[in-house]
Amino acid sequence: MNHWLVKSEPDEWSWDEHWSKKGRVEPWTGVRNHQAKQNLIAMKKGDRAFFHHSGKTPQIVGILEVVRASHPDPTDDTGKWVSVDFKAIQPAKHPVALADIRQTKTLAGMVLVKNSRLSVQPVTAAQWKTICKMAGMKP
DNA sequence: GCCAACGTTGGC
DNA sequence: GCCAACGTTGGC
Repeated sequence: MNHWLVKSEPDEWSWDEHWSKKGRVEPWTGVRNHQAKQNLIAMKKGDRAFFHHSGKTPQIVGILEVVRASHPDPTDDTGKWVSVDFKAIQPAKHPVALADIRQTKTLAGMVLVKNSRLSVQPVTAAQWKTICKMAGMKP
């Protein structure tokens, strides 16, 4: 199983919205960056991803699971971009602030730290474990 | 509000 | 194909 991290502005799409949806399953739409698209395509059913809120209070707020692999993004007229369906499976007991991630030595190599603009990115198994611990979540 | 990093556009 | 100018994202 591979691990990932996806970002959203809570004003656009928040963890609470996703969590409160019936079945907690929603498509992840609106990705318009080639590198991010490649990462979406690489996701397999059963893979898990951190949900990160960008903006005013940047922090990791929960875990999503891929329930449907990449397919055409319903919000894209050109047919070039893709979406995956995520199920929200676990909220963070303690959201992990980006500032704390930056201060954690073993997480300094995260894409989140090095390339803050990439909205869909891979996470290593070690990083996954560390952040789950910080958030009070089961890995 | 500012700035860094990155992506895109368009002139040459 | 290169590069400057500009736009966008996202952290601080």
